Amino acid sequence: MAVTRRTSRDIRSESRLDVLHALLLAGEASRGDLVGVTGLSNATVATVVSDLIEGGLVIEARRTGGRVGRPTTSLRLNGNRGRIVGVDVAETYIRATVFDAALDELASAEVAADEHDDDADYVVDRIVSALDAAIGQAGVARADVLGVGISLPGGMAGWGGVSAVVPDATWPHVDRLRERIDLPIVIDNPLKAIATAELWFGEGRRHASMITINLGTGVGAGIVLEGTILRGATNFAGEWGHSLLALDGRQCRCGRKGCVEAYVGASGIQQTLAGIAPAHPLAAETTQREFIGALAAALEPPSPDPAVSETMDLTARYLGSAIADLVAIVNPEMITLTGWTAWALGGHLVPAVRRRVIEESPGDAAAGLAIEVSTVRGNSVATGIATIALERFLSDVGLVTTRLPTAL
Amino acid sequence: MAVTRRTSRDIRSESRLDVLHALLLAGEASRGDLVGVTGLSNATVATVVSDLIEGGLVIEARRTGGRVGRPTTSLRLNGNRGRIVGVDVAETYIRATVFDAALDELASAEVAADEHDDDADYVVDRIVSALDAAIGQAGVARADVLGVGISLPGGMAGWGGVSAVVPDATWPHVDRLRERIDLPIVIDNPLKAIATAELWFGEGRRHASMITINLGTGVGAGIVLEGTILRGATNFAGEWGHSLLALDGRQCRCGRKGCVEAYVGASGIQQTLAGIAPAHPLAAETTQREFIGALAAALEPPSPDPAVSETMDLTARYLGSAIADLVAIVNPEMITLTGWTAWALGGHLVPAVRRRVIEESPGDAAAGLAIEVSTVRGNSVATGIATIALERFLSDVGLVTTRLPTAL
DNA sequence: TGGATAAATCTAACCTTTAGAAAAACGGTT
DNA sequence: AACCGTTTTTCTAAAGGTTAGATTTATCCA
Repeated sequence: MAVTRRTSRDIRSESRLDVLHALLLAGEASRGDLVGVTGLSNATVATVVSDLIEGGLVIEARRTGGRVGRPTTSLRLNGNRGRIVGVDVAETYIRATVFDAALDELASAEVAADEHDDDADYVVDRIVSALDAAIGQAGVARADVLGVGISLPGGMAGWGGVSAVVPDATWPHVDRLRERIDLPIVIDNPLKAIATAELWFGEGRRHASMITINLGTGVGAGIVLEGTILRGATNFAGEWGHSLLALDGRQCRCGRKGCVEAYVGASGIQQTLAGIAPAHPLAAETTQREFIGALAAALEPPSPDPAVSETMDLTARYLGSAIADLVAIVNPEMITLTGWTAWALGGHLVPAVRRRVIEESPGDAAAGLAIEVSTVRGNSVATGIATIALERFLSDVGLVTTRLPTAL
Repeated sequence: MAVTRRTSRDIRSESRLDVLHALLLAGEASRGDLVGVTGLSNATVATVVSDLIEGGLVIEARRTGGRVGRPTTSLRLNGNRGRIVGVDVAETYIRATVFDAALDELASAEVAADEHDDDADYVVDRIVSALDAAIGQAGVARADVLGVGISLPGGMAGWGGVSAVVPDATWPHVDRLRERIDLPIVIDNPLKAIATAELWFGEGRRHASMITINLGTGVGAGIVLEGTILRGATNFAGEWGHSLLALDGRQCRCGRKGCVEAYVGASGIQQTLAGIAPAHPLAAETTQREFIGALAAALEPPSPDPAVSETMDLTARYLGSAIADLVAIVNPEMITLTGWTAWALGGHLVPAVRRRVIEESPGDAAAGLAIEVSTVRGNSVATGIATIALERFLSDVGLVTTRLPTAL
């Protein structure tokens, strides 16, 4: 596939996204504020805003009379334009979250999922019931739902061996899902979701390049370059969890040996602990999220568990080395950590990881690199996949013309 | 650093580059041909071409009277517009190559360099003498030289520990180099050079994403995404040679342990051979390029050396696994191999590497992936760095306005 | 009622692109 | 020698985009 040509229409499309994004971040802003934030001229902002008002996405909120002079009319996103739902299908749970059109969270519902049940019918059922529960809880009419984003942990294993996120090789059950849900659907994978979340709510647009790392059952990286998500040829970009940390190392659930995930994924961390203290009670914990939560608790003063501390040190080394590889290859300006492992253990891990990355990265590649726990609010997978659904809606309405290469 | 805004001028700039590139590839083409190749309208092509003719870069070559109708005026790059020199500073040699403005090679000169002498004065001297020799041999007046591109293997070690390619942290001796040469100079690193070469003479523009891998003393990857070179925050992107293949593995010259380079760099391959057959005569060869050449010779039928064959198998496994990591993270459409190791051994390595990559890449990431020896003519580092110098010249003349983020 | 002032809008200029009409250049035919 | 058909190249008009700067609008205050 060759590179696509850019036309002046794309510029307008980007201007619209810029304005929307600025409004989303600011909550409320005048046209003049938007000029300052976006760097666009006041004329452009005016026309873009009137497009958005016409599309019902933006409303004039109120007039703030200053001391003197014409009062400011502040603008904000029109949350009542409709509802967006994001569904985070994880290995251990399925959670559906309802947002308004300003991407403020309204309600959410979670159903447990059997980690070992790959049956498509089962998964489709669970997705539908989580979705229905969330919509019901939010008290939203189905007709108000502008779009549903579903994040499927594609790429690896299961699901009949067929990835759900490859644009060409469709997951064979998408049609059934679409039929059952009967709303506009977008499917993508969690890495693209967290990258999108970072682009709208986090560090994505403040840096020319950034990577957000997802730490949970699985491990992966959302790569954002020049404000664009790196998807790669088959939407597999960022599957860093299945890059090598150690040749012929630990067995990974993907079949390969020595993957990053086998060391810093939740069960990898447990394996590390078991290596240090085989008889440690936490080494036998069967629920991954319980295990990670217990680790965090065991580190609290006044008496941090020494085996757990050692586990954290080793995990930080593994993670630091693996991140250094990412730095060597992509050399980003900033890295954020997200996912439930990061939320629970991030504070303990970040300083050691940072040291290790600087030590291990080639030359000065990590010189100005910032590494932080992500500031994206809430569950960044759900937020991100909902944002992708919103982008898709904007595109359907014609407010955005840039091709959005989402999967399905 | 935030993302920069695109204006309509950038579009014109890109159109000019597109036309130039099409002309470079075709050698000779009419305006109509260019319309077909670039996808631009005939009006745009006409204005762009007249800009380029005015700038002296393109000339109307001749009129080819067809059977009937207005005869075609074919256009081509004006080689006589001036000369460009590319200097490939490698660990073991320094080679300067003179090109005309159509990037056809005119002459080149090589001087040996001591692999272990890092002294800046020494290196500057060698660069200057290679440059002078090449210019002399080509019989070119200094005033005709539009620019000199110098590729320095920055990033790693040596050179007083300061990287030459970090835009901000200047190599302390650049000023001296500039003073001695007294011509417009651009400095960049070889990975960016081979990526540029691939963009102008190879597969770069035919694919939305591609990676070109440099195999020589050092090892690295030039990453091309959407027709743009990935540079990263500090121009270190692509230093994949110093990403991990094996945690705590072989000692690498960069100080880290287990880098890819320590396994598939020239001396890494030698180490692999020594591991298989410690007493093998080639294991004692002291010149890297001789060693690689001898390996290729030893594989020729009718009696391929079994120890060398085994070395190749193992090297292909290492290289395949390392490339699979790149595929997991970037997921490119195509990968090319370049550098003298690839030219000598590529034919033997590629099939096994390809198998290994498909086996080791996550999911279907490598499904449609092509892996080939690069088709870029000649030394792609010299060609690429010269092309960067030409781009810089175009920018100075005002024909290209897109910021070209070269180092110095 | 009439300033002073700040925000929002309008205007004109300039940039790009494309589609399609018009012009140019030539061989062959009358 | 004049004309015609054909093909390539150039020109023209329309549509979109952007910006800087002038103009209008809306309010408070004297």
